[in-house]
Amino acid sequence: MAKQETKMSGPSLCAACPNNGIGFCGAVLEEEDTRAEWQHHRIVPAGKQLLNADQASPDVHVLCSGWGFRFVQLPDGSRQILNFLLPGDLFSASSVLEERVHFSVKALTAVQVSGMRRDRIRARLSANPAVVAVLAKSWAVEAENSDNMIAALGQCSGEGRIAWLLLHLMRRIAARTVVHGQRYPLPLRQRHIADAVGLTPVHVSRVLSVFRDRGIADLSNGVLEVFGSGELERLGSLH
Amino acid sequence: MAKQETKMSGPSLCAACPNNGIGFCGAVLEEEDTRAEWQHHRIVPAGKQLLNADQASPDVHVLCSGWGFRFVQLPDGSRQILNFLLPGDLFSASSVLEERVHFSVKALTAVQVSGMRRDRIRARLSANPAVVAVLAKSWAVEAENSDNMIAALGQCSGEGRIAWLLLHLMRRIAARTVVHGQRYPLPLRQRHIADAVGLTPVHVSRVLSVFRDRGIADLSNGVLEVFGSGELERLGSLH
DNA sequence: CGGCAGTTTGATGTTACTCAATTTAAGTGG
DNA sequence: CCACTTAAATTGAGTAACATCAAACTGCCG
Repeated sequence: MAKQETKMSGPSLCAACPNNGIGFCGAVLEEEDTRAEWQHHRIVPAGKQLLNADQASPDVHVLCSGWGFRFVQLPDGSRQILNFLLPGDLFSASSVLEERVHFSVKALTAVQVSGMRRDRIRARLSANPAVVAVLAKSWAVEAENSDNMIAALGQCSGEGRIAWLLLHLMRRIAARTVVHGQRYPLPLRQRHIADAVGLTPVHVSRVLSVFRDRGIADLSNGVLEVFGSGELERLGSLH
Repeated sequence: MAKQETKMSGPSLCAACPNNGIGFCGAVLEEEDTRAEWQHHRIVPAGKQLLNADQASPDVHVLCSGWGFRFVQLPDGSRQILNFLLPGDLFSASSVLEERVHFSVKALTAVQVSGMRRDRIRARLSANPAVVAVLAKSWAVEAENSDNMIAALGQCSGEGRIAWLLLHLMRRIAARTVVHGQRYPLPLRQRHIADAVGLTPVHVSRVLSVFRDRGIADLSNGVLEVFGSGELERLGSLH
């Protein structure tokens, strides 16, 4: 498998974490920090739960490498995936200010997670306006993404929802890594797509087959290849 | 029509706005303010657009009385209602830090809207930690509400989604006003429910008929009467 | 009284779910 | 290297949920 090319390669602020030049992690850390005191890294295998709903945690988490997802479990056992986490993502911006959250987080691939103590980050918030700006930005992006997901789930057909999800992930991947030949690494099972867009895995399989047959896109073996991004946008655009 | 009883009746900080003791408006204002300089009120009739998507505004808006809703318009003309706004609600917490938002806002009833200059609020943010706390709180609540809506749209049937919406609105109303005999003022047309939960108005009508026939709840003439809140919770609970 | 927006009801079509069987892919241990 | 196992994906057939279209019916207002 080809080595990932990361798009941004500023000075690595943290030896253990190749991605903290982007997103929140990089903004909070400062050169003079002896970080070991209040920041720690974990490497976690695929499939493991990283955070449990309704449990207080003193840490704010950032995904440094690999993929994860944020979800809620419903009483009937079904699961709604709220969003996917890519390298550089905060689990949730609200976790900076609230120690208890209503969702759980799971590792999709093997991941590297950074945990930073909430009180230290909040101290930084008042001291450093740049940190506030970064937090505000990721907050605004999260809110807009949530609203888009609501619109996709509420107004789009199955094809539309899946097209929207693929486009959304494509854009996020493209913002982080260099993409060659419209091929995007997408380590999702059809079950994850199903739980994200509110369809059954069986139906997801059928829709993806249609996309393949029509020559729009092919998702298999963890790679999404897009042939007609125009067609995909026609199906899954919200604006 | 009976006069609304408001639950919280602290000192009114703003003569024009009966509700700014609750929510954001009250927290930002301070006694010594000569508010007229940077805060203004509008009274707007039902149905009017209060904010247009993608247009910059120097103001942060709070709904002081009446109902409104936040929505996006899709290219095919369909509309997704993202949430309903009740007295005391910020249009959106993110509008405090971003001058351009991706959604529109409309008045559902006649409303009273307060607009406060963003720069003044941001000045308050750095000066007064209590304001930060209030903002953080409404931010966290908004994020949780969005996640709940995603879960409802993704995992629930039509009956479940409508039950969830009714319960959600009941709780929000009960937090603001005293409720007598399980009767909640709900100035929504079935079209609004449809656009919020992603069903057609026709289907909403059928589901509400079912709720009536089963003796669960009756929504008509702008009033929701709940007979079996247990049954409603069984249908529409997410946790 | 007529007009209009909202709601209700019926008939029919489409989308997506369920259940079940089959195929594919990826291990794992002999 | 090959049987055996297991998770994932695919395919088909039948069904349930929801949309669409169209026609009444309601309340309200001028």
